[in-house]
Amino acid sequence: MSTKERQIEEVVLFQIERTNKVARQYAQREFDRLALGITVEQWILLKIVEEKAPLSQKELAGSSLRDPASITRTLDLLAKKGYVKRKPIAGNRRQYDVHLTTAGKAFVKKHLPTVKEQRELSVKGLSLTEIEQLQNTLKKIQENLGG
Amino acid sequence: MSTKERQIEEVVLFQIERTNKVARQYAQREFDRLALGITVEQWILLKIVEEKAPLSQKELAGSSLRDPASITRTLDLLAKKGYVKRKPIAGNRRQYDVHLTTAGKAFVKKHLPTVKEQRELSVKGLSLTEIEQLQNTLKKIQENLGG
DNA sequence: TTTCTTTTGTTGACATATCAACTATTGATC
DNA sequence: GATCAATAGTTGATATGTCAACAAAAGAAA
Repeated sequence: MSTKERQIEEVVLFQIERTNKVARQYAQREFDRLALGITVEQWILLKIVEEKAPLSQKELAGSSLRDPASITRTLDLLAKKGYVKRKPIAGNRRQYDVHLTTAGKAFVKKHLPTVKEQRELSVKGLSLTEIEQLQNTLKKIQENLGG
Repeated sequence: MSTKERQIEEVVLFQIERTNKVARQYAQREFDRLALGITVEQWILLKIVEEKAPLSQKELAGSSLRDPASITRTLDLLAKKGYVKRKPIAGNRRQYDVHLTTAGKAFVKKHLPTVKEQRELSVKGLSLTEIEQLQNTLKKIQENLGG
């Protein structure tokens, strides 16, 4: 079977990137409109910490597929805003337990509905089957690429 | 219908972002291993220019969903590598016709097979129906979010 | 225990994403 | 034609993504 020349718009990975961009841009505009004062990337970290705290920065990097350097810097910003804290671990001075502050928990609780609305809007008009199929296909692609 | 609490891993947009990251990281590792000397983002711009040249930077920003500022800087890098040129337009001193140089065309031609292999690997084991379904679903999500 | 290796996190450097401010030019209105 | 508004591109500032170099600490090996 020959490999057809394909316009870049028809390439699956390009469409995935495009969808990701559209979604992030939409979400950030909503965040800005509602004056949340954080970026989408920061929100995702907050949400992961909320779900899995306490966890180390290494675990946070793994969960979010980010570089440890990104985690360090984003946590610095979130700490400056008062939403997260690095707690020293007794008997281990090499890593920290990252967790939400009271203000951080309140912030997530307050704005989770907004984020949920965005999620629901993104899959509006899609059947449950379609959504499950999408998740399955995405996971297969990730596995193909060693993710 | 109530809105269930969902772990972030189960959120469609999170999986799309994750797939995008896995794909970019895989592609960049391959580029580095083969010493292409460019980033994945630069490759995508090159490919768009190859397909649509001559085009303005504004059009390039639209096609790639990037900010004009990103286009300026990435084009500067690609121009320094000798792969693209900004050609003044007769009778219009406000915009440029962006196009590939001879070296740029040769570069794309030389490395396109590598990129195609990556694309094929990414959809390995997926049926044609599955791929089409994925494209359709992604486009619906983009439309839902105004993209 | 002392030395060597690995792990965790930070920092520096560069590319990219984004917004805002700015310049130059073009188009529109008077 | 002169003035004003819109457009194309650039630059600055800040956040993020990534790699490499690094420091401190923990674990392994001698």
